[in-house]
Amino acid sequence: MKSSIADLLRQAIDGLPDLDDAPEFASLSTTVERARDPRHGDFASNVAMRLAKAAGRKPRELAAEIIERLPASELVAKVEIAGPGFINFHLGPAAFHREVEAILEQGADYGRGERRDTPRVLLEFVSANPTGPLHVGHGRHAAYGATLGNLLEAAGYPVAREYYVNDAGRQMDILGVSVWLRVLEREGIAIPFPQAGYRGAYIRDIAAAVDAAALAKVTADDVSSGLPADGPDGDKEAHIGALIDRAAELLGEDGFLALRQQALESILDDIRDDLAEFGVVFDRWYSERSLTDEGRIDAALEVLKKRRMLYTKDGATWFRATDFGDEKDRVVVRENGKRTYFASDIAYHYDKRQRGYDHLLDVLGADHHGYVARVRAGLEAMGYAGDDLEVQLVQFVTLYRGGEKMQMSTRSGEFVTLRQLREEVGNDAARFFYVMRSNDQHLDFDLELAKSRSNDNPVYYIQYAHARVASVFRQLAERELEFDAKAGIAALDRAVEPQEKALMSTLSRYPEIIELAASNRAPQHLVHYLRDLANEFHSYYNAHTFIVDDDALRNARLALVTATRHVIGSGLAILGVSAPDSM
RNA sequence: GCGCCCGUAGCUCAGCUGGAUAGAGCACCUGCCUCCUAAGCAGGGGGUCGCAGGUUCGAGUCCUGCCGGGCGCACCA
Repeated sequence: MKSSIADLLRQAIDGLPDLDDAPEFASLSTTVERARDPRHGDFASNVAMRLAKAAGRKPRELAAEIIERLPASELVAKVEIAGPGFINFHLGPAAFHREVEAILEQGADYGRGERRDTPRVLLEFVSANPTGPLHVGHGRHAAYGATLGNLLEAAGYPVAREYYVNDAGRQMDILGVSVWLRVLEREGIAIPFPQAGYRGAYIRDIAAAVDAAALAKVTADDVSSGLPADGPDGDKEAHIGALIDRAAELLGEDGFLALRQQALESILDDIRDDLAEFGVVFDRWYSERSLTDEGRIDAALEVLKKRRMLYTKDGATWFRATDFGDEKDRVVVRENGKRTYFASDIAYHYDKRQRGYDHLLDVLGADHHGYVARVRAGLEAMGYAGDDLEVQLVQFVTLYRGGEKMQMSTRSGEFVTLRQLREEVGNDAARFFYVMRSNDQHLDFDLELAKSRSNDNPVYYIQYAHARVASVFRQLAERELEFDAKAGIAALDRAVEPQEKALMSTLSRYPEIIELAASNRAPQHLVHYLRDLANEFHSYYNAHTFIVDDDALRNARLALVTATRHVIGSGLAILGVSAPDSM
């Protein structure tokens, strides 16, 4: 609808003689927007004001000329100049009737953007370290990323979703040691648990599933003799480091590897199930360790080396990140010969591009923002555009219970898991609340509010609108009447009530909202839109009866109601929230 | 110290890439079920858009500088 108006404007402006050099308005849709005030019509354009200077004309004069050149359209009832030079479009009823018809025809597809082949988007999100269950912070990443993926797809982009599994490095060793010690503990071999170990209850669960016989042929003394003191008095990092070495020694490299692998798989299974239950599904789980195994890190470093982007200093290999705007150069190979995490990340992002994805969209925690510049630098150094990488940062979540802030501490194991949250408030409320706020805003998540089955809760408000529609149709069937969509569309000119006009106008905004929310990476636009739509539906519901005796009027109203159901259902699906038929 | 994000109604937040008189929800008042689900509707009060400059026909939105809050500044991942 909006693009039709923009098309009309473009035709009018293309013919203007003294405006040949205004290429920045190639995309005129940016100058057309919904009028905020109904008195200003349905759409307004500021294009005359924006072009006035380049044309050396007065805005209102230019506007008048543009209006004169506007091709006739059956959509537009009236065009007028207003204020400093706005061009206001008043659409005729037929324009909205046509949209309602389109919704009924297209159903769930209404509002989707035209499918395109590029850019191919690789959306990476969650990617939580597989060292424990997901907590409420990861939940926000999951909900945001999944919704973003749905939005991008709805807008027409090809999207692949990926979870980067940090299954390499020291944290896996620490995980292995933590499980090992819990296994020994079960076997009656008590060793003080290291400060730097993972002490959550889930470690004990994993330990319980381990075949202990082979691991238990050691004494407490074998394990802990001669270790450097643990924190807080000693060095907890040195302590756990020595424990890791001890584990490899006593279990053998293979034995320790198997233990780590079992722990990793157990945790990954849990994460996978958790996310699947939350409606969050990935196309691929990409193993960090596979980068090493398949030589991709070496390959990436080789590319950098060939491009003279590496140098050696203090025994380490450095990447010239400052050449690409980073604040300092970064180590990729440590003095001890081990590659840094950053080296993996360069290789990973390089691989993403190599696999043919043009646009790399990473959803990261706000605490990772310092990381963006160097990964982008890495891509540029390998010959790709820095803009190929886009990072959306997600701010932290604070849990409240009825206004009371809940303390969370990973160290003590007293964090609320995503699973607990989902069980308490339900998947729908969780998905909804997570994306209700802008991702770069801190989120206060109130458990009581999310759970409340009252009118305080915006999830139910929207779902209720959907359920009400279904209920209307149950009533219709009970009265042995049928909805005739064709007759309804034909009779839409009977829908002249203020609530009907408002509803039609809002329904027709849906495609614009999809586009807006997708391009701004801002699911909250969709949330607010659905709330508005539900609001208008509820108002309509209260003001007028749908199932009336007059066949034409009844079918017209039911056409509107059906269109509302389609759009709410489609919008909720994008949010990953169910659209119930009864509540 | 440097970098990123945030500051809008009593509270929690939107604000469509610079538009016309700044909007929701909650909370607080007043009404509405003989009628398709009252998890609903109708109406009301409530604002120095952190502060100060600047750009512009026009600034909550862009620029600069302050103030306040969060996060980050590893040869950890």
